Amino acid sequence: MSTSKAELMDVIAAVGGAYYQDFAAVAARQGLTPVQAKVLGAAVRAPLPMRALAEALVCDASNVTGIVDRLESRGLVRREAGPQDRRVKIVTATDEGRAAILAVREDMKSVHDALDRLDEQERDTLHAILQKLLPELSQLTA
Amino acid sequence: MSTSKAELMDVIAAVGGAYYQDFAAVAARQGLTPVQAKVLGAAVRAPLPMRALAEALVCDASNVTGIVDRLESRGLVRREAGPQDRRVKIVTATDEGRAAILAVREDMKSVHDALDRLDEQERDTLHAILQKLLPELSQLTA
DNA sequence: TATTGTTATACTCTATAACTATA
DNA sequence: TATAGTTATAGAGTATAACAATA
Repeated sequence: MSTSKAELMDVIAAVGGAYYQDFAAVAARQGLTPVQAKVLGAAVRAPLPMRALAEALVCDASNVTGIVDRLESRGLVRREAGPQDRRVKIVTATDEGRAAILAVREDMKSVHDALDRLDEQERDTLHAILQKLLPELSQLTA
Repeated sequence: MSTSKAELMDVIAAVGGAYYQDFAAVAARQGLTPVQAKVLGAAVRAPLPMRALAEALVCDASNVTGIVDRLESRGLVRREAGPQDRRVKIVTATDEGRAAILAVREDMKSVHDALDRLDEQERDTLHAILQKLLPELSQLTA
């Protein structure tokens, strides 16, 4: 076959885009935007400072204020004082926030089931190749 | 190894996200947002109606008006009358628009070079697997 | 002085609803 | 009646610049 690099990148972009659409649809079912779901998911995995959220979102720190404001006004996260540095605010998920993310994860299983189209060997191969590719793609804008 | 589906999806999402960041950075060098670069790229491939652009962007048709307005005010696209149906407006790239997209494509080559980390067989394998996966992922929100 | 988070501002993208002009 | 595109509106995400509190 001999796939051109541009062709292959197009397919990577298409798969990435399709995944994002699916994720956005699942998040919307909980009344969350994709960015809100991403932040809430991160906070559920581990409480973390505003600054760290900005890095996770690859956006300016000033934006995080509004995003967390909206989550907090819905009672999905709390801002807690940093234990050592009093400038830092730690974003922590509430029980309600945790429940919302659990629902998102549950719904994402139907998206994950798209992988059933691949056999186990294909999944392992895909995983290995993508992990090899990821650092190269990530460092370009880093 | 035996990769879990969730693990594999995380890597797919990470690669998709990294690609998007790279694309956004390249588009920004031409003063374009990612959405603008996508619309302009589509118009350069072939002139097409507003309605078709809305489908390509997976957004409401009303949004396309503003996006095309901004491209048109910069002289990158033109709205032309539809040949048969007078309701339709065909978005066509200008020479300047074409030049901007050529610059984007040129810059994207450095992103494509991330694929040099893979040998030819890996690229063919990756392409084949992703193409098998794409329809499954796409139909969920379709 | 440097860093964390916030505010103020402006722009883009987004959906919804109501409108027009065509078909 | 239905469709293509627009307008009006409101909300969310984004960057920049200036600021307060803390380090």
